[in-house]
Amino acid sequence: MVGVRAILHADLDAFYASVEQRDDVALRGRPVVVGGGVVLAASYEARARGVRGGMGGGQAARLCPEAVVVAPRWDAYVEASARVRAIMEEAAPEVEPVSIDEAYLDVTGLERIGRTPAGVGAWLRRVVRREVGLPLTVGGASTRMLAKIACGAAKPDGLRVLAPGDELAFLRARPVGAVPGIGPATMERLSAFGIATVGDLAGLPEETLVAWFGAHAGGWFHRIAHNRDGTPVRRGRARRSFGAQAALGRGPHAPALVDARLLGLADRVTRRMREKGRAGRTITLRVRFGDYEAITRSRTLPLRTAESAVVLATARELLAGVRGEVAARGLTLVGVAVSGLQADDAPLQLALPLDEDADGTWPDEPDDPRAVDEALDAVRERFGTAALTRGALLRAGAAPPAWLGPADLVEAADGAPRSGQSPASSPA
DNA sequence: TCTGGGGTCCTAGGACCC
DNA sequence: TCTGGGGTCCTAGGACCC
Repeated sequence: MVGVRAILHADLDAFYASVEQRDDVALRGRPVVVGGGVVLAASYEARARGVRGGMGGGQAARLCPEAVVVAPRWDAYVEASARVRAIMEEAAPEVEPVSIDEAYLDVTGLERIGRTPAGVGAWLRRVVRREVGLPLTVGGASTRMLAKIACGAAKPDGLRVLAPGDELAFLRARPVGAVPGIGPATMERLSAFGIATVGDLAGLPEETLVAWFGAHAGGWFHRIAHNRDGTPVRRGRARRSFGAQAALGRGPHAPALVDARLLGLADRVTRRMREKGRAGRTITLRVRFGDYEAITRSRTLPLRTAESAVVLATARELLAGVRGEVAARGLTLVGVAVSGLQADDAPLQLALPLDEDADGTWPDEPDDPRAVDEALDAVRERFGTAALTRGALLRAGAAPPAWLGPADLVEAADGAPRSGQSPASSPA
């Protein structure tokens, strides 16, 4: 059976709530809700009453008035997650964490040393329960996708490892919504063609699926229907973006207060980036209006940055671009994200050439050519940048004057990393 | 369901270059 | 000068996940 893999998906049940119940005997057996304004996690006792993650606190209270609401203790969750991960590392050579409470394990070939997938799964559950005191559900199959579906079917506190001969029957009996990656919108599209289960999908030829849903989606539907998911389990995937956002309530919000939130977000994002030694080129502003419709505006800088002032200045500009919309429709959320992360040794943009106080004029061309250097220094000072690029100036709406030759500007090729030329990002 | 915060990936059009 | 094709980058939005 060359090529057949064995994948486990392990998921801590109601993770935050389980940690709270573990640490406070009085909470055991009772409905527990973690988080105040919004439900971050609900214990299974609370779920039985209809409480769900992401739900507003008020609604949760109506559904389950006797629930105990506790504030999240992030340190405890991070510590528990790290201990569980260490146990997983003992169980399998390849472990891919996907979130604080979830991971994939590749246990292919371990049967040669007497460890079956089901045996590893049972061992994991037993040791996590004994050493960390938390319930863990494990699903197993020959693909990631099916391992995750099996895990979902085994919850809570269960183990379900599919035998190879049972996989297709199990898969095809599931509703399409059970497939990770198929959400409400995709379910709706499939439903319009009379497709409700994975079995319905499997009954259609690939050409039909491609004709209906396009090459990418159609091909993917066909592959999952036949349990062909070759996505490998790999450790240490590099992060692609850093972001932070803040809900504002219905408002109205004074511009100065919005600006203060923006500043706080830029600070938070860039501090996390600097801690990780990362920097990025694309700044994205996210705005949600009073009617809860959300838009994004983004700008790509010539050089990477992890500086709060640069991110803030860019976000302010982007926000100014939608000022009219915000004034008319109100504002309920602002967010800032930085993507376009590059290798750590690429040059950094130290500060953006945006100066709100600048009057938009350049120094006159110096009569004495020797004074050009001085003028350039003045320009650098005005724009507050060490890496003065033509692109940066143009983007800032500050076309360089004719007397400033290309040689006076740092060409983008010197600094701005072009994708495809820079080495792939190393794992964060 | 009167609505948090953190992410990933995909699509599509336009600009620009060769 | 006109026409064409292909590739990359940027921007905006959407879907999905925990």
